[in-house]
Amino acid sequence: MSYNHHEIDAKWQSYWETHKTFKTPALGDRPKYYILDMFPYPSGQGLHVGHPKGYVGTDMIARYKRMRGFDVLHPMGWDAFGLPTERQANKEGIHPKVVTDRNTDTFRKQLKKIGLGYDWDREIATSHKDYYRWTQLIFLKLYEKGLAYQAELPVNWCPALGTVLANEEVKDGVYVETGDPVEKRLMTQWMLKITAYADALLADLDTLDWPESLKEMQRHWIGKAEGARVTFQIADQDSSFDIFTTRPDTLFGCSYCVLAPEHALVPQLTQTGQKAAVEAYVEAAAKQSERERMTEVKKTGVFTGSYAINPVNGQRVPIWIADYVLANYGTGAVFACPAHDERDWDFAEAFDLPVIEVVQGGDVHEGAYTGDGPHIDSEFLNGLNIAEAKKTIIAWLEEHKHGEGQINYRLRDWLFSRQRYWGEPIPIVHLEDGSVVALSEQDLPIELPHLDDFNPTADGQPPLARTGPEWREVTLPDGRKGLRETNTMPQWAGSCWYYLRFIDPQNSEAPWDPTLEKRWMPVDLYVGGTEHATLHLLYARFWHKVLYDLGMVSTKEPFQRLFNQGKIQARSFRDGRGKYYYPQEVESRTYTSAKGETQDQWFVKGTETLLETRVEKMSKSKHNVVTPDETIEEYGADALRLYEVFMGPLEDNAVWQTENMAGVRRFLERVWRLYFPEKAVAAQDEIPEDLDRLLHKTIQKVSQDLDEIHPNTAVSAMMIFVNEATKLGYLPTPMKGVFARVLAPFAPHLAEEFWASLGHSESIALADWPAFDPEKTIDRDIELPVQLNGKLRGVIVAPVGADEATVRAIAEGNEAIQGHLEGMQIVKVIHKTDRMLNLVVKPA
RNA sequence: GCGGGUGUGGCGGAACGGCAGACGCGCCAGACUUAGGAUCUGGUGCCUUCGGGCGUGGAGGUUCAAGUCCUCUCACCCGCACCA
Repeated sequence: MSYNHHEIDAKWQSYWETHKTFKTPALGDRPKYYILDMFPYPSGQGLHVGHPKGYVGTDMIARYKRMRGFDVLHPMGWDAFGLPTERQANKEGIHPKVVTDRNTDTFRKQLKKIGLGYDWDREIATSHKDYYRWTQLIFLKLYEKGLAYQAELPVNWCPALGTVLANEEVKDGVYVETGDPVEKRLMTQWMLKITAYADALLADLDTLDWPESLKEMQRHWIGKAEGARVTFQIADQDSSFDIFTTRPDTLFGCSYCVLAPEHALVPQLTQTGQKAAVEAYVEAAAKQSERERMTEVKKTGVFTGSYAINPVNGQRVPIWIADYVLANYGTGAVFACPAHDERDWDFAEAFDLPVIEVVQGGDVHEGAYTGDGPHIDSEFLNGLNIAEAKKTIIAWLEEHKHGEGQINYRLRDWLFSRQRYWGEPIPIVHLEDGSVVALSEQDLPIELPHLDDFNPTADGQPPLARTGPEWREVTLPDGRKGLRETNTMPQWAGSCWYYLRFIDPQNSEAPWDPTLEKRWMPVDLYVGGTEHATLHLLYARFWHKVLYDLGMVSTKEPFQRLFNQGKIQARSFRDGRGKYYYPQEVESRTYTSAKGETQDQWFVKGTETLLETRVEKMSKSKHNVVTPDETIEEYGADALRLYEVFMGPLEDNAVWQTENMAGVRRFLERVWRLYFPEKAVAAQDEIPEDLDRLLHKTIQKVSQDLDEIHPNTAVSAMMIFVNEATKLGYLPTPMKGVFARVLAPFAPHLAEEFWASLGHSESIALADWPAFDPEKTIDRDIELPVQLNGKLRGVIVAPVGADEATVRAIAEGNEAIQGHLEGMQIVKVIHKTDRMLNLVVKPA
């Protein structure tokens, strides 16, 4: 390896640091470009090569935009509050703050070694009181607007973590991060009324330049359903219940009603004879975990003994309870039309309930028919299709006061409190009289008190209940006394607004200056993984909309354009007993089976131990982690950067193979030799026309690829150019400065070295992006494919822009083509200038 | 089941409806060399009777021309999943 990357990497990283090369002017005359990475959670594991894939991509674009004349805001910080840190601290017997500082130091060091051009003066951490005082302020604003409230409701309780979790954090009955099981518990918790913004969150998705798949995920999560609320009277009782349905047109097909087992009316509806069965069912449903409830395939339920009156025709229908009806969606009760709803059909079949067809088009004895068709046996709906019938029945329900049209959302309010220590204290006081008051802005920050033991208390109270009276007890200015809230905010709180703090990170008077907010918002490009689709990205949009309504921000949406970088995985090796091996412990050998078939197989080096190999997420336990530090040590930061993006499209997943870094390293070596040749080369000033043309094409291609976030093909274009220059034997002197600037966003350390060697004293990061001459991207002569009946028969050389007659004459003079034309007559000629010539022929 | 996406050499991947396989890895050959995991040059989809034929998961279709557009179908990945 001919160039010393250790020396060059260190030299320029220290130059950037001392010269503050990437410092962003708060206000300036140039157009702004705010490009943001999803900031990391600083775990104890440090970074592996998968983490910086997105960071490298944004760094290239940020450097490119800066050279193109933008003021670029490209900051980095830490999502520093959270449970994993608390657990790590517990394990090591040290304080979470110490762990957080140590972890962020590691992360920062690792990021700097990659040569990422962040404005480090803007670094923030959500766990600093200078930051979270503003998180608390936003909470107060939410509270004042009635968007934060306490409620007793069934919540997701995770015993392993000792805390409740939000809906969005639970999937298949387990916590998405750790896989620990979650159970339902009735608890009083802080909630944020995200449902008040359901419609805006849904509608404004259309204005965003986000991947369609991600928008779909949010749309589905919000889950807008248009239908009707219908009131059913209970027979022989002076009471009623409401149901929600999206198919009010099938009310004439109702054969029974179902309430969720948790429904408040269940005790009242249960008739003596059914009491034992109902109570047993309710109890069993309560005990069952979410997971068990979901994996159950057969429908279960119990008849209550009571009947409801169908408002459309006065018929008595039995009321059942069943766990296929969810307590926390709609009204927790449904009317069942087995003929036209699959779930109701399954239930009706299991309990032998009647199936009444009201929409024609299917065979309702075979299964539910959910398609469209004319209504029958439905009085005034007969003959109408679904859409018409819905409209008619809703008008009828409203006229007769039996219900009304209603829109329902799948989205639930956000459970916002956690029974943990390492999070933002909630600025609330519980008074002696049982009432709750919010503290005022002047009281902030409510500092997280130091605790040596930050486990929940023995009687199950949150860790902050361990604090002494000096923190816990509060006397308000008016003399009333109370105790501080001991729940803390979830990890998502800090990341809901960090992109705003980056705009004005040191402001001690306000969370941000409105002038600066107007200057920088919205984020022009936000890059991160898809795993936050219905978590961070939904929560942050919600907060932003509240801030917009409060007049604190000037845009309706925070992240105008979103890009999801793909994940990086790595091969893992495991023997028959499940033991994992490091890549350096294994080897690939050709293995010949008894049948004589050969195939490549992996073995433990020097042994006959056969290994199974899989592509998996990088993880210490699987022995397949590759760190940026080790690859930089061997190949240099620029090679790592190039390989991160050269593996494939930035949005695609990829499998890491350190061996393949040799290719990009070779490319860098070749570039190095063009700038610092081993042997003196004569005639370096002469510019061959072909190479000049190629240079202009390269600038064009690289510019376009960076605009479109295709760094992989940009690298490929630079390789083509360098290969040509290498063939020529030298890079003409006038081109050296130009190509160095093209290379600068990708391999900034080398580019700086080249730039300095050309006599420049300022960083290449601040140089202008080279312009290309469109004239020079056009070839003089081109190779034109000639087809006969659509089949390629030859390639001719023609002047650029040649007309059909010229091209045809050359083609007909071409020996290879002549052969094919023999005995044929040309019936049609298709000529696309500079693209191709197709002669349609038939036997003469 | 519903929604979204992906299928191209030995491998990662390129291709405004117009020369399929750019670029890179790997492999083969050669050059230079105090054999080195260095560098440079050339080659490398498959079959072939050396004319050519066949090739982008599969089957049809549109078109002078299809990896690209349309219909059907198979496989895999991701998200959601009793939301009435």
